[in-house]
Amino acid sequence: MSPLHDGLHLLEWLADHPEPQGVTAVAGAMGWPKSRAHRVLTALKVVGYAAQDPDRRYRATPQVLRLASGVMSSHPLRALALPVLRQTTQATGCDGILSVLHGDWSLAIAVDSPAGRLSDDPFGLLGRTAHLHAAANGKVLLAWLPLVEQRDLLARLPLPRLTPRTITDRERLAEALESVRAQGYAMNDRENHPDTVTCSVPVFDGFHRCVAALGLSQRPGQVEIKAVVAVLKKASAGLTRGIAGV
Amino acid sequence: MSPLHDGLHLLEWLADHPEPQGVTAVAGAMGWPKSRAHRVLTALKVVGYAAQDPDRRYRATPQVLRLASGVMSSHPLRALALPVLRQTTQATGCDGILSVLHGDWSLAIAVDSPAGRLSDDPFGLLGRTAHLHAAANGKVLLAWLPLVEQRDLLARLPLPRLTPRTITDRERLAEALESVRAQGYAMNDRENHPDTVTCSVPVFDGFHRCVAALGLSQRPGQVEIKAVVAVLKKASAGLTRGIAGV
DNA sequence: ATGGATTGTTCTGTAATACAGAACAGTTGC
DNA sequence: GCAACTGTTCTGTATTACAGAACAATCCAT
Repeated sequence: MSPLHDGLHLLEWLADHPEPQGVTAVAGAMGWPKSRAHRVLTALKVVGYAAQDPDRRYRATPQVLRLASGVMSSHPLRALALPVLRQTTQATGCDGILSVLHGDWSLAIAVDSPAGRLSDDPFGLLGRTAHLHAAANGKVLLAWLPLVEQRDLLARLPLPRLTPRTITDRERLAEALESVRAQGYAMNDRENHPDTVTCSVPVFDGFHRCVAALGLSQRPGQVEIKAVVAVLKKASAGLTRGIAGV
Repeated sequence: MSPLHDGLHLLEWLADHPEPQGVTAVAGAMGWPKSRAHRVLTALKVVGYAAQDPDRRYRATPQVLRLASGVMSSHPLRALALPVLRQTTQATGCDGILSVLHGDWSLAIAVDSPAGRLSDDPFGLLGRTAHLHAAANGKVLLAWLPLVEQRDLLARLPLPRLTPRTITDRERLAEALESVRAQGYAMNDRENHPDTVTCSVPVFDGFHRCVAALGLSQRPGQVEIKAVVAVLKKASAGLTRGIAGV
């Protein structure tokens, strides 16, 4: 559409692909003519966000980190949540993810892995978006949304089947959200990824609005769910207190 | 210039400013007419990278993290360096920063703080650029650059005075780089920031090219320099071995 | 309350450029 | 050496980015 939209769209795609990509591959992936792909790529190269290898293929440069650093350090929730996140991951051995609602997606704004496996590079999860209907954090964000917005989203969201267990029926999703509200936490049992089970609880601000979801992910059957939920509820209460205090 | 350049430039600035900014402030900072600032801001809003508060001011959204996550998880050095970084920060209590040369700047692509003060949010340092002549990592990157490129940069770089101790003379900088090469590490004693002392060592690839600089930062006089350099040299040797092995 | 100043937004005709397709050139593989 | 790819450059047309000014909506002082 607009050059800015093209550029950012392409940059997102490029950043997600570690291997350098040629013009034709880019054009194919974006559904563009080659000339357009070439024009956008050179524009990105000029501003330093993309670079061209000697073999003429393109890749995203680490300059994209410049954009992220400001948001990372300034987001008020992040600063509060990072120590809490570390605490929960160390207590349970699960991966911890803090997500907010962004458009129609659940967006991870802070992540941590238990100390023992830092090399897993939890940063790969940072900034990832997840479908609201298939992720534990997403269900929490939906469940505590103001009713008007919740109805709107429930009617509008596409509900693609990501695994055999994904909820793809709007009525069943609405029921699930009700029970999430009732029990105070959400579960995701291999509905998003065949090998991941996640529990999630809401984090509230001073006006009892849900501003984020705090989740702990594990392989199926690794850790007792009840224990995980207990840790989460305690952490969430602390976070909510911290936010209200500010 | 081009819409893409405008948009990314503005997004960088916006991401660096935690407080939401109005159109006039943006126009002033960018040196643009108000109409142009407004146009670019609405374009960013449409693609979801900026959001408008109820009071009509604009801020960058966490969506910028989407761009960063791919690069962060895919950069081959990062995966290798993160555990090493953690090790060095815990051994010395300093902040650890791994930088690469990007254009005329030293760019931090991986950071860590000692476990005790995770709440400092070391991620604020991630993606930051530093002047090559005033940072320890920058001096290392310069010192081990192929001579042709080094001469070029030395002639072209602006050398702004950031603190009273900054090296602003090209000849003195050239001498400093020689002694950096000779002793195998670089020092930055309050030349970049009045309250920061940094040591840095080069990280080589399999062809003995310097691909990154590994630095440890501290407040002046906190930790013995010799001890820091010893830790750094050991870490760098390990990293260099790891890279060559791949 | 009523002015005056400052904010964000919309409008305008002109000038710049983004656009798709095709022609070109440079590599790779058989 | 030919063929089937690559990436890049060229072209005229249609789109839109552009700066400045007019507009509207808000704030702040008296």
